[in-house]
Amino acid sequence: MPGPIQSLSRAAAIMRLLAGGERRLGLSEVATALDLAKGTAHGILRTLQQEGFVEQDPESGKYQLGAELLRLGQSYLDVHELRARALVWADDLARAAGETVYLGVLHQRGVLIVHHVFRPDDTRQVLEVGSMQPLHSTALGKVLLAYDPVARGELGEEPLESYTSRTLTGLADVDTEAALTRERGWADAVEETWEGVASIGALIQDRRRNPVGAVCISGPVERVCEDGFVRPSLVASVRSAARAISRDLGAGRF
Amino acid sequence: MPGPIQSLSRAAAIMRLLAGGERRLGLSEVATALDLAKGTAHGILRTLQQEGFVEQDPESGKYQLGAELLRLGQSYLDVHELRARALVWADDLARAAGETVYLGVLHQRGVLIVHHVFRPDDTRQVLEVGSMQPLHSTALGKVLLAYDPVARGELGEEPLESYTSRTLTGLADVDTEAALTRERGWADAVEETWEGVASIGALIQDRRRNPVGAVCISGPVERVCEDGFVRPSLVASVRSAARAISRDLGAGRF
DNA sequence: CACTGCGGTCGACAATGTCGACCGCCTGTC
DNA sequence: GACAGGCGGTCGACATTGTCGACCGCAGTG
Repeated sequence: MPGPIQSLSRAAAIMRLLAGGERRLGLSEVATALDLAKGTAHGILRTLQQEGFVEQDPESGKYQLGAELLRLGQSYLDVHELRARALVWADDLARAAGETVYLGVLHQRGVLIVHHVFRPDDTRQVLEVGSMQPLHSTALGKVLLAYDPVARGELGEEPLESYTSRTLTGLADVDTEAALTRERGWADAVEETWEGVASIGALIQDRRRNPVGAVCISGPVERVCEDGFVRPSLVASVRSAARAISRDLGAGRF
Repeated sequence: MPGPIQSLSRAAAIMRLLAGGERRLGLSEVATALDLAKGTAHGILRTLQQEGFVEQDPESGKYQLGAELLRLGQSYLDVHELRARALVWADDLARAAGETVYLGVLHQRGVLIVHHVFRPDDTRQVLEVGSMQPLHSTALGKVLLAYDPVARGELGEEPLESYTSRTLTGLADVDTEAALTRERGWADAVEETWEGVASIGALIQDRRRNPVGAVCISGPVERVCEDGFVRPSLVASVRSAARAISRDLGAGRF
């Protein structure tokens, strides 16, 4: 494969940098962070700004991400086949389980949330579509680790981050967990990322049985678990929703 | 201003093209649509794919937008100051008015929705954050046209699209409407974009009184209007919410 | 009032992206 | 089943194009 286009890779790096840092960044900060000449960074930023991918605060002259990204991100969701097929099933699952439902796909080193159904009739909740969750400490992530060889590869070398006292941080532990997941066909994560939160997830596959994503329900431990284990009835609901979506994607016809 | 970076502009054009067309596009389609050599288009697409901005269907080889855009779009929302400040007020407005609330900013030739509060306790609704609305036939758009000189400039030359029999398509009509909006301090749009839907909007300004966006409520004509006019009580609610958000942004302190 | 930092510009240079011919593959067709 | 036509993808020569670092004007600061 021939080399990537330098200016494009740099532009992408700049946008990721702007996405990462909480606050707006100045031209010099960007240039030094990515080890670019100021002139070069400026040229790229100017173009990105013209295209709407980056905005400049007229007061401070600092840069932040632009509105065009939001619009394009929305277009991504519109075309997303998995999401489109799963909309109805996710809704049903949320109603049946009475808990929040997430739909996620593997992206880079984590799970990208592409759909989110709020827990029925409850308090204010923030939409998490577009945010990322860790692979090794969430139900969605564990499912993808178990079935998607790419996901396992992404974990790679570095030590896993610990979020609570129950987070599994050893690679061996994660592999054991993946084996268990494959064996029983679903994964759970009880207070491994957020205290008090438990989730149950299952795999979604396409017509050629490739893993394409995962569904999960997520809620307070007290409701999701019983006697220290996740409630079997909820597991059944999640698995049947996952099967339904997979079937809808064409996994059933052959 | 020195010239923009060619490869970046082209990459942006490709992404917009992919966002526009409903279905996935092949390499040759992209190349001919933008009048590029196939090799050139391929180089850009390859880089975009590597960075996650574009994905390729392994079966057909065709291209579509990638997940990274969703993630970056979310980051845009996270940093967005107007949106952050408006969250609570929008919620209150939705509850008080009993209708859907939108928060929009000017983007290109339209209004980009950056926040959306569902109508309280009602049927299934789809989140419209990230989608665009026309300038000349929505309450949000009219507000921006009235107060933002850039918005008026964007309308420019071409004839305005008509969506219903009540859409104002003449530039003169739009200017009259803008003058009216400035005079009374709010805008409405009754069945001008969607049959049966009416909306009421007001301006949000920053600490230096620059227009930065608009809020509106939107709902069925039967509930929003009374005797052929929008209900004064709803107008009052929207205007007070807009003032509250503006104050929160610092417009009040001087 | 120098000084230091900022965002932004400029012009020379060569690295870099671009182009169009070419390749192998698949699909449909006669 | 041979052929044609389309596809996505590659390659290497060429010069266009992006890059670099010195420079500019301005704001804030001691």
